[in-house]
Amino acid sequence: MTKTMTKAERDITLKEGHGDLDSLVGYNLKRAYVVINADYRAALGEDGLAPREFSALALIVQAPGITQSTLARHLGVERSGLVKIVDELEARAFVQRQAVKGDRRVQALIATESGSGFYAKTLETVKAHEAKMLSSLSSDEVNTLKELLYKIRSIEL
Amino acid sequence: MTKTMTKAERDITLKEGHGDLDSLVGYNLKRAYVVINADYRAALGEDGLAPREFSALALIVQAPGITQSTLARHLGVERSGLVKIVDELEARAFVQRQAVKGDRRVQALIATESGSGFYAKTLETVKAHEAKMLSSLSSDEVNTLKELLYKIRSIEL
DNA sequence: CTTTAATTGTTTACAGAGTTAACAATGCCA
DNA sequence: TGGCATTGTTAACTCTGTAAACAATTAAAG
Repeated sequence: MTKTMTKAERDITLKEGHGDLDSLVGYNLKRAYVVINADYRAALGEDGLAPREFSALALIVQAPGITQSTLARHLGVERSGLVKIVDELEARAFVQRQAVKGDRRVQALIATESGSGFYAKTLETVKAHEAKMLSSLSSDEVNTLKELLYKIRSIEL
Repeated sequence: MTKTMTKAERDITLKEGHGDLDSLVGYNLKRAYVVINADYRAALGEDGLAPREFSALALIVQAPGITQSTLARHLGVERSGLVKIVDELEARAFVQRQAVKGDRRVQALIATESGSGFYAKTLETVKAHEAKMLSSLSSDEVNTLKELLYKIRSIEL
């Protein structure tokens, strides 16, 4: 009686959107992040900054003279992990480590001209690609999404 | 005129919530994911399944007999990357690889009794912790969030 | 049928991201 | 002065995931 199954019979199609996983915020977050992240990288191409370097550059541009420690804290990474990020930014001449008189331990980070320029250009590119990618959502929905994500980000600081 | 700065003067406090990065969906997504993910791991403790293994187990439980290839496709990972995930699940006796008659290439994945049990228990734990963690959001907000994230997940399949 | 192409699971090598632990240099403070 | 904390750094390591190659097998094309 048990006939051999065809591939279509065996290869189950999961009904999307109604599984257990879809009810978990964490799973949805991760999957959505992967999609947006892939678009980010496609948007910036070969010589674009990785998300981590871009985020670091953003904060340096907006807070010139920021310290690596405080930068790490704001980005939510360890001090040690920030070293190669800044190394990369410095290698591409986007930022400089500057000695600070009064505390010889710290090195203030400042963006160069080309660093600021590259940042501004990249920011516009990313914004444009996000807008395009999220064109199936209304602008209200996008704003709501950002607000809700920001609330979650702010949990237990 | 240029006096030595104090630490407080030098150590810029970025105004949270109004920087360029906060306007990017991708950045908010990543940061929110890190928060939720940290809670997930804290909730499950030492002998809990990692998110990847848990997701895989979920789909196997809900689609018994699913193939590794289709499972990988649904999870959004490569076939090769799925091997050690299934290895781990098999090592813990949560799933079995079963020969399929009619196609000797594939091995159907089925959850064991203890696998199903562990899954159900873990799912409840994760749900409970997510609910607690997101208690600062209304249930409407949580539902909206899941819907919006699901929309993003579904882009360009 | 026979040859060609595609699929499946797998291994290996690798890259990226990030952590912890240790360390030297420096600054703070009691 | 002596002890403690901070800063940037390096090194070793883990974790997650990808890409490339491969043997076995199935499907498709001629």
